[in-house]
Amino acid sequence: MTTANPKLLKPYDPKETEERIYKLWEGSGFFNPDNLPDNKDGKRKEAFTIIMPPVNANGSLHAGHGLVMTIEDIMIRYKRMQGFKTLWLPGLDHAGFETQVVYEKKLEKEGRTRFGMDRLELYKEILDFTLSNSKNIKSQIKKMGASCDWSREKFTLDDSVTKTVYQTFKRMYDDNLIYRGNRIVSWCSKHQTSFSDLEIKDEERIDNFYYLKYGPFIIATARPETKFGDKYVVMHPKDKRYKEYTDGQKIKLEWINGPIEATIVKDGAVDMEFGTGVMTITPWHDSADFEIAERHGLDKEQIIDENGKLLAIAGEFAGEHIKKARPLIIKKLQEKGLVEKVDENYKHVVRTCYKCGTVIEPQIKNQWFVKMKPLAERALEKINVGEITYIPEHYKKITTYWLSNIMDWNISRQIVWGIPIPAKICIECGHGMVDLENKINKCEKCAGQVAQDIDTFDTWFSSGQWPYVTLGYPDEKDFETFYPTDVMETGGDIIFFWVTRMIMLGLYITDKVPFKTVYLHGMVLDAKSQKMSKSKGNVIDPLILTDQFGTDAFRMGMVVGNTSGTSLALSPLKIRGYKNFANKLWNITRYILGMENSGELNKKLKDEFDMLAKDVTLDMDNFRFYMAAEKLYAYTWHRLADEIIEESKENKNKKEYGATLHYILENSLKLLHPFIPFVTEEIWSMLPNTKNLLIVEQWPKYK
RNA sequence: GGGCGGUUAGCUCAGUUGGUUAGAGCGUGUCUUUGACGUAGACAAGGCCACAGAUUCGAAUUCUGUACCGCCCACCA
Repeated sequence: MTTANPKLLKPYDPKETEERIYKLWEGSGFFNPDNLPDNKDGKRKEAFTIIMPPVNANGSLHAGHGLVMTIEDIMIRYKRMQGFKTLWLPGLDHAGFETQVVYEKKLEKEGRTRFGMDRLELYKEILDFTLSNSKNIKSQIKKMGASCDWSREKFTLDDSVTKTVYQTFKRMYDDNLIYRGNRIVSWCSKHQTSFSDLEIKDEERIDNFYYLKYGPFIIATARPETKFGDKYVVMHPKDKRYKEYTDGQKIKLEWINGPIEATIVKDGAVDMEFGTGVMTITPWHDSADFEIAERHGLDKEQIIDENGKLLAIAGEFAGEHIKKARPLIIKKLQEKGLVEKVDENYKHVVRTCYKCGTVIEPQIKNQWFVKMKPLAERALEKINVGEITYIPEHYKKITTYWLSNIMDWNISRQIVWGIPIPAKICIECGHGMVDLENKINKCEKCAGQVAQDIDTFDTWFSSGQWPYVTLGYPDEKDFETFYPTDVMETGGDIIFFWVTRMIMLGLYITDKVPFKTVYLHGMVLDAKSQKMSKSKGNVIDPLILTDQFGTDAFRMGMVVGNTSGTSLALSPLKIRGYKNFANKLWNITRYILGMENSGELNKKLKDEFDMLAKDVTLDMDNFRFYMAAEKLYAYTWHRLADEIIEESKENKNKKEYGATLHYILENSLKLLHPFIPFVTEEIWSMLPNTKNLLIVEQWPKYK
């Protein structure tokens, strides 16, 4: 009997192993594609690239990140073993608005507020906060076993990043794809910033629906507080009920604060079936009304200020918050006999801020917008011809639908935390001019005085350029080798925010799709398939699980039973089961290393194993990681341990099994390595005659 | 209002192009201190595959409809 490593006499101890092994890998330099050893066929020529979705540096790693790190690391390790020049490029995200919200909550706890704070000082505080989080996050990513190239790490506020983002901004401006304009935007009065349409959450509510007398008409509204300035009454041109009224006709009527003159407008946007078929419009605070006003060249008046309070036009209600003003206004209207009836059961959709739930108040604002249609058309074309594969496939449909109905993208944010917009704004006429060199000092339109734009970019405008920015575009070195990247693996929830915008911007700047495959994972839920949330108290910290059961066990738990696109229920019991698996493998090793590696290979057992290897390889190539993992688990435990090893015991001449079991063990370790890298690497080091690290061993190939 | 997923064992989920008796893990029960491992082994119980139709020699798998759960999209004031 040969003597196995004495370590094997004790149960497998992930705590003792993982940090040491990770350092071994890091020290080897193999995370960096430039340092990878040649493979059997010579130099590594073909690249395989994954750009890691930059992790928000505003907290700590959550279960979703655990899933990202696991799946991407599996792909990378698999391809690395197959001889590809593999690059997994890690990054951190300043995450603009998201982080600012987190920081504002922190300020609130300290009894402070961002309003009134010096902008630079606030920026510096959040930067410090982010940088100190970054360290923490990075060590957590390493705990997950991520074999990413830290030498190429990027942060979304790195100079090289902002430089490229600025160049893109300028180029788009010159190409007429970016314009500054007074357009209606979604405004959150709590956070004091505008949003794009994606930061809005629709919420179904039941409210009162008021039928008001407006001269000879009855108009219906859920928002009487916006009605002060309504001086246009709109109806469908084909509505026979109102054929006596003509477009542009003036009528006099009594309104909230006295007599007014209203103008009749005929517009096809009015739904004859809805309400009375007549409505008044508030172009400053409603996007549909805004469109009608634009079509007919109507006046637009602001009624509500940026804090949600009524302006002077509201007369006696001026200065009142809209929430408080509504019942007061209705009371007054009732006293004046202008309320026809009230429907108390009106079900409708209210748009709210996705962070704080504050009702969004549309406002007309002078902001930077990206003209999306030309960008979307190009993306659609490429997606439709199949240049990008979606896994699961139905995300393709979702994407093309969104692209076909795309709206212009407001990229200005009135927050401090982000990349400053390199532009000058004319104080007099509001004209905006892109100014990368800080050279413009008077308005190119009216020669008026200009001021620096104090807004920042929507964080997705910069992260939307992530694949080519991180590869150093336009510098050719890495860009040539690694772009287009191979797989973009991320959560299905940011398919529009991020994935689709990367496609559009990537095509615009580089003429190529930024990635060939989009792999979208689902959400990680708690053991009962409930969404994790702090308020529910069911948040599972991945680091507690890795600490308790080992990273390998955690990774197996993230993969097995997890198909792309569908959500995953994470239960500590499941993870515990895979801790046992690591230990099982450990003990299998102990048994096998107790045997001489000699004798003939048993052809039947070898063929059986090779079939498995082939099968698993096929699963890996088709992104069926859950299946590969499960097959390996089942084979290792229930075939190899329960049957083959048991048979070898009964057989008095163990030698017959020696070579075969060594063969199976050695190759099983290779197949298992992408999933459970730590324990396999540790065992690998104990095998006789192993020189290389397992991380760069050749993946088994069979015909 | 439109669209997309899902519904399989007590729980969490697989089931790759339709093909014997529908699988796994966890949990449950009984037994086993065998010299790799008790973080184990052996055995077992447990499912009209949501429901109703259709196609087929054959359907958990394809089609149609229904119900329920979840998600996304939408400017009916």
